[in-house]
Amino acid sequence: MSTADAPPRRRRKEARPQELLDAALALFVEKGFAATRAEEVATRAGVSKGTLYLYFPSKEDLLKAVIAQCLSERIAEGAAAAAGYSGSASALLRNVLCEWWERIYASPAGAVFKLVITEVRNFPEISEFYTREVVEPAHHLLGDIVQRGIAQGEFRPVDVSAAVHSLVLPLIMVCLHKHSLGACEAGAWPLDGHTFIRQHVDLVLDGLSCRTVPADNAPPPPIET
Amino acid sequence: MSTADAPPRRRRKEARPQELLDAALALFVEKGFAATRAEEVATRAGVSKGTLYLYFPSKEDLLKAVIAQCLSERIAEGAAAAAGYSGSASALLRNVLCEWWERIYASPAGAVFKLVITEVRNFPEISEFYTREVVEPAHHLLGDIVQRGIAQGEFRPVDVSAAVHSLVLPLIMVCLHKHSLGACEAGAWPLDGHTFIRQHVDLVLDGLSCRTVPADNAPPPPIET
Amino acid sequence: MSTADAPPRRRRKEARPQELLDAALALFVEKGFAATRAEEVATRAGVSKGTLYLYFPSKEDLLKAVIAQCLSERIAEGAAAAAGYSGSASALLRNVLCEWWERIYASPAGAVFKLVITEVRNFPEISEFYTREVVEPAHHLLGDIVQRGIAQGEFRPVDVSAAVHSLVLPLIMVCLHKHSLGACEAGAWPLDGHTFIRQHVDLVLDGLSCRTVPADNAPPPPIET
Amino acid sequence: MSTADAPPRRRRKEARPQELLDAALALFVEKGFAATRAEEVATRAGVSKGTLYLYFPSKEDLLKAVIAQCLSERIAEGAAAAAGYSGSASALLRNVLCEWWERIYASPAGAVFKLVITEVRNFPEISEFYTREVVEPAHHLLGDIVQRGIAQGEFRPVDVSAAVHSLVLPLIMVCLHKHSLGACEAGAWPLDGHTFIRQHVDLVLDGLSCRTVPADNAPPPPIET
DNA sequence: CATGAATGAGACTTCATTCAT
DNA sequence: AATGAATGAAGTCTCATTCAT
Repeated sequence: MSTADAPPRRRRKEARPQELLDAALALFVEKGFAATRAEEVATRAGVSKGTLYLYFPSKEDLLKAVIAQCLSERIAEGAAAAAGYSGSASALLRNVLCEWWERIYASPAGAVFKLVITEVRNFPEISEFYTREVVEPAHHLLGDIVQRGIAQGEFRPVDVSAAVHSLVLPLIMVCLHKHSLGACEAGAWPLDGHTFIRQHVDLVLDGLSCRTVPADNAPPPPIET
Repeated sequence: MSTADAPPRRRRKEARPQELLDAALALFVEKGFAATRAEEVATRAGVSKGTLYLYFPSKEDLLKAVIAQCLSERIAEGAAAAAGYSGSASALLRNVLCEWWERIYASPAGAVFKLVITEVRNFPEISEFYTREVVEPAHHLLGDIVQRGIAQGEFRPVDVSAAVHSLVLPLIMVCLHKHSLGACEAGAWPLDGHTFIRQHVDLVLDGLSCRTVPADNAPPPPIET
Repeated sequence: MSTADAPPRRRRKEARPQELLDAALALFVEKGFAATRAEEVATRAGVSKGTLYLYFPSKEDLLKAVIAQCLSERIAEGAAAAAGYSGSASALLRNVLCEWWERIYASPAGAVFKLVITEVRNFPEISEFYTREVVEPAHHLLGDIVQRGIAQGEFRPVDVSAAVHSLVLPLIMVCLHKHSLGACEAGAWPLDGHTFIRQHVDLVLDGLSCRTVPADNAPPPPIET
Repeated sequence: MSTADAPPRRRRKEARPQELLDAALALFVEKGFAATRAEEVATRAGVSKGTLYLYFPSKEDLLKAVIAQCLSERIAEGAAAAAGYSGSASALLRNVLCEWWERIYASPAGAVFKLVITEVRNFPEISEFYTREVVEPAHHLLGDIVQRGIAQGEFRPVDVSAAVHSLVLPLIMVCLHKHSLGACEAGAWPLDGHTFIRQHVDLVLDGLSCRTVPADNAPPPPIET
């Protein structure tokens, strides 16, 4: 019937905004905001130009909605994820970072980093929102774990903030790579995110850990999980 | 100097292309290629719209010239710099990375990273060029040092490529930050590049190093999921 | 009344076309035909966009219907009104003009003048219709009275057509004012229609009247410059 | 040479704004602001769409410029004209009104009345400007003459403001007619402005004048409802 | 009958590029 | 060589009209 190949008009209404946001995210990340035509977004979402404007008052509002929505989802997840683990600071960081990364990297949300980096200077509202909702919460979450690790003698007394950056920046960089150079056949130069991230986290955690010890009475490293 | 308020005509003529490239780099990085108007570039370079087209056949060519020129300079520098150091692998890496970073970060060239990330997908030629001229040379240079460190027993036998990434990606990320979030007052959240980079390199080098742990009772590093 | 908050369905159905015409008249006069959106008309009439098209095949047809309907009503009234009076030509004119004006000015029909003036050149059918149904009948009606006044020695032998215009144009102008400048707070500059019209008609009738008096000492008409 | 049929680019630059304003006035008056496409204006002025935007930032600004410029010219003229006459109040009014009217009616400026009436409600700034710069000065100018006529016993003691309106409104109405119904072949129904205006002014001045009527046989003016 | 989601032609506006001066 | 007026293709957004529900 009519619902087979031409889905019922009314039914789709609720799904439209999300479909448009998905299409917009993909295109904005691929081509940049300015270089993406509103009609392309509409077409990719399977609707006409006019329909886009039924749901978003302007292309710029669409951009903001894309970012806000993506980040909101991630924020909700992030909080939930962090609560689920326990154990040594090392294990905790490994778990939180790797799992968080796997989720982000695989999902379209990993693309938002590129979008933010690309568009903040044109739309400064993004900056405030992103810093408040993403950067700071994440930084505090990880910073606290590192801090605890230091306090418990598990980590060396390093600069907490720097350590967090050392851990996290490459994860973001890999996401950026996936959506920029990594997306180009020519010259895309292999960087397997999954294995790299694990190695990276291990490497940095190694650098953080108090490995140096009197040979004889090496305290048994707290084994977790 | 004589260039103060009324720069000599002759002098300027030769400098024009460079002035245009500088202006273009700054604006492309700030607003993105698509969102920058050719006339803005001309104005910022102190010439008129028409003059821009005397030197570059199109806006797109200007973009390619900007990237090519910036990278070429860096490449020349990079090779030179690397040759100048000796010592342990650690010391070498520390020197090469920190010095390279200081130079890049301070100079407008640090901006090219953002430009490349932002525009590769629209202009795939960039990808090939950048990979061939920047990524690979740099990766090999650093990879070789790490490799040597491992061979000499200075570093643990880690995945060389991953180690290089762990070392380098944050440096690039800090450059990106400078030209995106870091350039926004609101929400710009402090990240002092200079001190961070040093701490980061130290931390990773620490992770890489064979810190003497009694061979016999070295606890196998617990690696869990 | 029963129509207060939940008007009976059946009742409304028949009233729809009229409600739409009223809404359309008000909006077309306020903003102009081209600047009024079909949906606004529908909304003001309390129905949805689709419903408008159930009653009128297009926006343009709606315009024509608005004008036709308004004028038809006025024509019917006009003829009736004129028949009701007798007396001197002066008295007749005063009565017809003032009463006609009061009715028109107060009613939404006064707005049609603006609509006609605004839209004739885009929709020439209006011109023919308006001239035939409004201008000519009215002109003849008034012209006949003036003519009679002259024949009876009540008025001086003036140009009949010009006299009619002198009488009538300000009345129309006051209607136009009400719906243009008069509707703007800022700059609306007071012009009380009711008292002005009376004074105006009196003044012109005075000019028309044979006040001329003792033939012998007729004051020489002031010749100018 | 090149100047023959293709006028020198640079030369035209100064004339462009005026050419565009003229084209815009004509079209806005003919079709209304909303129904006129920016490109039509450009084409009529002999330039391309883009050029219009070189001189006016938006269609709306063009409208305001059209009105402002037309009125400014008229204001300058008006003041000059009024100063040039002397004689009886009648003669003065006749001269000022007829001459003013001839000038306005013939020139494209007569069209502004239609424009103002048509567009004030969409662009209220017009209202303020028009009232302040045109309505009030003109009204005071004429009002003063009438007032003087009354003071000198030349006119009957009528309501000054009403008298001014009686004199002036038909002049404006004739201008409106010229650009609305009068411009339509079908149904345009003849109204010769030039002769009408003279007759009208004479008629009203007659109504204003103190025609000496012997007190005893003054016919009681029939004033009924 | 009524609704309002969807459409797409068309209007405004921008801007890369050209070219007469 | 340099300028900047002019162009017109292309992009954003609106809105009259349709039609499935």
